[in-house]
Formats: sequence, structure tokens, C-alpha cells
Amino acid sequence: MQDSSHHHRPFASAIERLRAAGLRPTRQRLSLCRRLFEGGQVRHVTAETLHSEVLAAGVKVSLATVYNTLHQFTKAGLLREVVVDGAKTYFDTNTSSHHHFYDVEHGDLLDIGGEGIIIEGLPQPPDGATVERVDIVVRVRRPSRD
Amino acid sequence: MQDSSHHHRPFASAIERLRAAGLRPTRQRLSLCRRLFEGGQVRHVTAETLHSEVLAAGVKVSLATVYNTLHQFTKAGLLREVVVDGAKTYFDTNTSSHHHFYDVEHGDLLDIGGEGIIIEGLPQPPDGATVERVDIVVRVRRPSRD
DNA sequence: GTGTTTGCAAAGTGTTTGCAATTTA
DNA sequence: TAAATTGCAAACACTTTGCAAACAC
Repeated sequence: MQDSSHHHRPFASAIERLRAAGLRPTRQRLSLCRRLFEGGQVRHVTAETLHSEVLAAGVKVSLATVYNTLHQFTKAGLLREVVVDGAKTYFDTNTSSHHHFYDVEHGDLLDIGGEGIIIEGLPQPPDGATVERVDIVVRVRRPSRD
Repeated sequence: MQDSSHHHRPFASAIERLRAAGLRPTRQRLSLCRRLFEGGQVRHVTAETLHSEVLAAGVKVSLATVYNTLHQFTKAGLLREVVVDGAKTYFDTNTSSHHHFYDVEHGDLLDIGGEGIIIEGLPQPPDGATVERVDIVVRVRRPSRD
């Protein structure tokens, strides 16, 4: 059995998490923060999905603020941007090195833990280029019943 | 030394290539086709870059037609769409299974041949999902001299 | 109070579409 | 001539931005 002591230290509250990120705990940021991190599970959201989620919960936040907040969270290291689709931007609450299944039909993302994955045969990056990150996207199609 | 007899059979002409794809060889499609495939090298274009290229060469084509043509070529198997950036769509003349270096700074793409690459440890796709394609994107940063 | 954050609406970017005019076979 | 293709301009989806009002400390 593996220990999980390397998990991120759980924050006592969303306020604490925001403070640690150097962001004022405003009403809007608090509800977004709670929604993203307090379920305890990895989440994949777009600005739109997160926005309608908080709206449905009765919290008033503008879409522009959701966009801004997602980027602030990303810059602060709380989120990670995932590029799998030309149209929309996904944000992942899992910020550790890992990969993704992407359901091209429904637009669903599923994490693939980065631990067991080994890529063999990758050539050296060109010139003096430094590798920033290696992303694997497994594009899958789930048969839709029609 | 490896033989290269598995390369795509070279087409006598752009006309022939279009016919084989079931597309009428119009003036616009012909110049786009020539530009894409007659250099003999792998190319990575966006609608914008290809459009300004043909314009610069004195050929009159509308941007809308470039978009439509790129998608027709893709559907016909002449091109492959590459998703590396949320903003723009790249098209690759290399349609075989392979991967990419992506210069996040300059937006440049570079192919990584698919032959030597082995990914170990990928879990089974969820449910009855079928894998459509596995993409590796190595995001690199080339230091810009300032 | 002072600097930060918000919301709105407008602007921006890349892409798609409807349709009349043109071109191809 | 009949069917396919083009170009334009308008529509589109998603995202960013400018700025006055609201808010946090």
C-alpha cells in the first residue's frame, strides 16, 4: 500500500488557500475556490461550465470574473490549463504531472496519473530548446447509442 | 540505410491528387494543393499562414475558401489536424502516426516521427471507449534573446 | 481612504455559414 | 446547363479588455 503523505497539505479553508496564493478572498473567488477544490476530487472545468455551476448555486458572478479568476488560479499554481480542443480552454485541479483521456464526442476529460507512464524514443529537443512539459492526450470515442 | 519505398506514391500533379480525393481541381484548390504538397517537405500551416502565403504569391483566394479547403483536404486524408494551442488550428501535411514538438513561444511545430516512440503504462480506456489516436506534444521554449 | 476587484458591455480573435455570382465538367 | 465551388459579409463561439462602481483591508 502506498502512503499518500505527498498529497498537497489540505487547506483549512478556501480563505486560507486564496491567501496563500496572494489573492484577496472576495465573495466571487471564494465560491469558485470552494467549488473547485472542496469536493476532494479532481475537476475539469471550462469557464462556461464553472460559471453556470455557480450561477445554479445561486451565487452571482460574471463570466468575465470567472475567466479572470481561472487565470489567476492558474498563475498561482492552483490550476493547470489543458489543451485538447481548439475551441475551449479546460482547467484541471490536478496540477501534478499527468496525462489525459479526452472523449472527443462529449468533450469529457479523464486524468491519467503520471507515475506509471514512460515514453521511450523521444528525440532531443531542437536547438537549445528546453522542455517545458510533455503532454499525452489519448483521444477516445465512446459510442453514442442512437 | 533505410529504404523509403513506403513513402506515399508521389502524384504526377496536383490535379491528380485532387481527383483522387474526389475534389474538382479548381484554381484555388490547385494553388493551395501545390503549396502544401509540392515542396516535398512536411508542412504545418494555419488557415491564416497559408492564406497570406498564396496571396503573397499573387493568387486570389478568400480566407473562407482556405478554411473550407483545409477541412476538405483533412476529410480526404491529405492533411491532419493538430491541436496544440487553444487559439488556432494547425494542419499538418504529415498524415502518418507521429507526434510534435511545439514551441510555445513562437508557435512553431516540428514533427517527431512515430516509429521509435513507445508509451508504457497507459491504462485501458474507460468503458467501451475506443482509442482514436494518441498524441504526444512536447512543449518547448526556445530562449529569446532580449 | 486606498488600492483591489468586479461587472458590464464592447472589442477581439479565429472560425463557420448563407447565399448570390461564378466556374467546372 | 446542371451541379459544385467561390467570395463576401454576417454570424459565431470563446475570450479579453476598459473603465466606472463596489469592495476589502
